[in-house]
Amino acid sequence: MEKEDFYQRVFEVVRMIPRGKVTTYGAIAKSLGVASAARMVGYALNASISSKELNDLPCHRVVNRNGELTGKIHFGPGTMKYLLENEGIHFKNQDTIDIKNHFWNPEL
DNA sequence: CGAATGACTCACT
DNA sequence: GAGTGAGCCATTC
Repeated sequence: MEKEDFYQRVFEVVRMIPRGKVTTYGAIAKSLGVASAARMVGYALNASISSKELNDLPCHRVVNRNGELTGKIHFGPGTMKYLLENEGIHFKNQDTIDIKNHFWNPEL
């Protein structure tokens, strides 16, 4: 697979996410130049899990626009929440974080 | 190449 | 404000 150009872009942005901060799929997609490709961002992260080489990817810091841990389904139940809490992320609900308080803009 | 799928988002009800 | 439907782009079959 050498056409992972889109994926690599996503990985690169996700890696830039500072510890204790989170971002949204739409924000990442926008920084890639394709604001409407929010679904592709999640798709790329899903592919990253398949590639154990990318285990450095803090995909647990990526949530949907609502702050819900939609990705925990593929990441692993409980794992995503644990990692985020370990970084000081405050959870509003079991699967929802305070996105407004921890949001990080990848375009910066 | 056409059709289906998905870790999303927006608009409408 | 919550629930439902359609749109969106790239990858896979």
